[in-house]
Amino acid sequence: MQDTQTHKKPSRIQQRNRTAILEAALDVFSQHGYRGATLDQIAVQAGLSKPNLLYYFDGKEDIHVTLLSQLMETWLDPLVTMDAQGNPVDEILAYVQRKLDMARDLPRESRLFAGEILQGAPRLRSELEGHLKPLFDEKCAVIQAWVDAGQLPQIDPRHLVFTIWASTQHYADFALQVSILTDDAPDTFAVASDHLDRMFRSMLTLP
Amino acid sequence: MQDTQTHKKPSRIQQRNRTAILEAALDVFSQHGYRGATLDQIAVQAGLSKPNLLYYFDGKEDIHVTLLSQLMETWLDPLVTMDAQGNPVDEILAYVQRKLDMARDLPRESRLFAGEILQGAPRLRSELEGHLKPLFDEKCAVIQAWVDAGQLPQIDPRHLVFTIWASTQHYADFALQVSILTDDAPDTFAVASDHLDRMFRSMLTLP
DNA sequence: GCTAAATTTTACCATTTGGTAAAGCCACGA
DNA sequence: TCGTGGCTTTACCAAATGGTAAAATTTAGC
Repeated sequence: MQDTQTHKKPSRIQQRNRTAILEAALDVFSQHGYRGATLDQIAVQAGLSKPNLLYYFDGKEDIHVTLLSQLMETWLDPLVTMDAQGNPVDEILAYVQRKLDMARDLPRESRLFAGEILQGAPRLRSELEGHLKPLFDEKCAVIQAWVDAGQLPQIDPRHLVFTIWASTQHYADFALQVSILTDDAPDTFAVASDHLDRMFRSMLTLP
Repeated sequence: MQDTQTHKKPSRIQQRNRTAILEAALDVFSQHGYRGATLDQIAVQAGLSKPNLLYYFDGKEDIHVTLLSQLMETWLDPLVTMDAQGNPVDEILAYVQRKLDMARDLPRESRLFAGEILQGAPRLRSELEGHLKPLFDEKCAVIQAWVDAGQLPQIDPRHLVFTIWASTQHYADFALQVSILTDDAPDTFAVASDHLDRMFRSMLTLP
């Protein structure tokens, strides 16, 4: 018996292979969804045999949940950074930019997450309720406080955040459509950055 | 041999069963994606046996493409309606509302579409390039003309449309997340409607 | 009511898929 | 150098899946 689950020190080779597997799984799961992904695909992509995969993980589900819980941390980080002490408009606009950067730099992660939610998130619900919800509530309260203090116009903080998520992640989740419709313009993210900054600035600026 | 492909008159029973199959397929494909969906699931949902399915369609792929090409028409309709002769702000805001209505009334269709794009749209590319792209270009030109005429502030029409799509479809595609984060508020769409109207109005109103 | 065509069922099949057992390999400390 | 324990491969398997052949049944037109 080896030691992938219990809390001992993982060997160098274990570290390497588990990382390779999760890398490959990110590729495959984000492209085909949970049910559409196959262990063989993941194994090939990771450069391992299928039984070798299952030496490191207890099964398909195990790989998937490991991936998702690792992702959640990264995913929520830009929101965590939003500071209640800062200038409201600056803080929110900076958050928009961080989210857009993530859509550009981590599109597979964005798509994995999107696909999960899309399919009813049977293996993500608890993460959403346990980690996302409290953070979301906290940051909405911060924004609401800004509104109440007259530092922002009357807006619904929850729907503002939804709109930020939607409009930034769109560039990762719908990248194919975007690239078709913009004729593969190489400056898409630069233009998007400017567009989103203008848009959120105009809606957050007091009249 | 029967007559599902050739262009004769379909019998009443054929009409009914093909409709039932596509209904069921919409459910299953939108929930699990193409590869994750199974013919058995679709058959059960449609109240037919699997071989009976395959009497009406040539295979899984056939069901899928039929569904997608039927959907595309419905999907583009709100954009078609946007009128170059109308008032720019009113036209765009009305388009936003039509898209939001669609997210509320046709969430499965939205998710099917989203899942397709997410997975690289191998069976949708031609539809996107053939139908969506020309319409998109046409309507972007209309918006650009409004901008050039000084009836709208300087905005990038393409990214405006992306933002409209993203922010409205979000309520269908990420419905689960939205419902968790809003504690299942029953008035989500009403609040969203108000929020989006305000947002786009503020960004489209000349300073 | 009869027949021919349309529809549905039954009984399959080949392939793919997630997963396992057990043998083999390999690195490293005693 | 020789075990011993961690790692990898080979050879499988049962279930699920997309699909088919052909018999059985229903429907529609006369």
